[in-house]
Amino acid sequence: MTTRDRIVDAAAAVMRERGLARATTKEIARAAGLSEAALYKHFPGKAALLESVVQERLPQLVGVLRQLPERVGQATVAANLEGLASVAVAFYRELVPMAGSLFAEPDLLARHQGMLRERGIGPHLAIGALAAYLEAEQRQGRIDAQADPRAGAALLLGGCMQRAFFAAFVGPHSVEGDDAGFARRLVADLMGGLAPAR
Amino acid sequence: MTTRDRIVDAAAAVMRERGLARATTKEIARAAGLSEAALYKHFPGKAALLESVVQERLPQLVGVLRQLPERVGQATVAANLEGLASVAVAFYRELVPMAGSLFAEPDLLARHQGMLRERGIGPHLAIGALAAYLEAEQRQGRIDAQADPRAGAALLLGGCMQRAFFAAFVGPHSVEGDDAGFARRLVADLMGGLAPAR
DNA sequence: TGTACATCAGTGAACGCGCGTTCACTGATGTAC
DNA sequence: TGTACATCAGTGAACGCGCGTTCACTGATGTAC
Repeated sequence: MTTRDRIVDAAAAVMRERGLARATTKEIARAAGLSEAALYKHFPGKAALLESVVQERLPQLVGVLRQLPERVGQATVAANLEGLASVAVAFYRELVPMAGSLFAEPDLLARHQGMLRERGIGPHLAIGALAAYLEAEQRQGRIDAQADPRAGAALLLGGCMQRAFFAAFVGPHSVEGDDAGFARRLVADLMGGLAPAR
Repeated sequence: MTTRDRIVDAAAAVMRERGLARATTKEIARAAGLSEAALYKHFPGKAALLESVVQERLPQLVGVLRQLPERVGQATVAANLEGLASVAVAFYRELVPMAGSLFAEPDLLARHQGMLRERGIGPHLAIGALAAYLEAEQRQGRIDAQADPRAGAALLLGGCMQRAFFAAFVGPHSVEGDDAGFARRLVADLMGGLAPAR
């Protein structure tokens, strides 16, 4: 692992464990086992370092979403959605606190938004990807023709994200049961509206 | 309005417009039209001031939720849910950036969590309130007996919150249409599963 | 192979700056007699 | 009513501190001859 990666890892760890406000150059250097001055050999400044953390370490949900097209017509729709929902909750549990931190620093947030826009990426695209899967299943008759794939995707992913938000913002006691059980109940309730027969 | 309220208002405005990291005593005092020293006549320190902002100015969704019991059996379930969903999106648009900021300051976040727990309040309770409404409608036969009220509530409110999160985190271009239309589509898709007949 | 030099990742100490906070003070208002 | 004093919201200037950043320097590694 390069020194540069060690620094980005250390910065990400400090951000996660101590929050953005406590992510000082001193703390990051200590976590990386380097002097503060060494940070400036690899990054022009603190802002650039944090930008790298956000760009390189905000975990991606893309893996599971990319596999979705292959699952069309496979197993059951409910099983496929449950698997996705479980991964989504885990993903949002990491995304929410780190992304939330950016609201404290509008400059960093603006730069991040610019980067997302420029590269045409972002967490909001998950909805479109899931909607595309639902639409494919709809064409196969495994989902009701009346259903609105985009709305269904927004409901399911939104439910998953809100669980992660409450766990991080209110505290672990605010969410009941385990993630897998939650995913199952969400999908079951949603399927009532998506299934062709009842 | 008391001077104390002016200070809290100014602090909330600075937080909203410039972010938590830029919410310095200097900025807050300037926004309130006072000297920095005056802040310390009304609050023991900056942390106490920000705590007051969070406790007193994080907008409450309670109004509409409190009226829900009265709407049981009134109008249509879909119309009631659409009204709620519209208010929920507006509420989350305010909540998300300010709440998110707290992730940058774990100390503040921990104090806020303690306060929520002590007073038995929190945004997660909205799900329980909505679930109670859905259950009441279920008893009246206006919602399918098979439906899971808690899961339905989590889906709808989660969808609303995620829209607000994307708008604030990714940018306004990431959400399509207006909030009212979004609310309608979400409810329509959700009702497919909740409605007794199809 | 040995020597002289270039390169460069990394250091320890210092820098200026803006932060939250405190200080001695002012001036308006209330109150006792 | 007038006078002497107490109270208290608010001020301007200063404080120490920790921050991000820069500086001159070191020591290991590579390279030309």
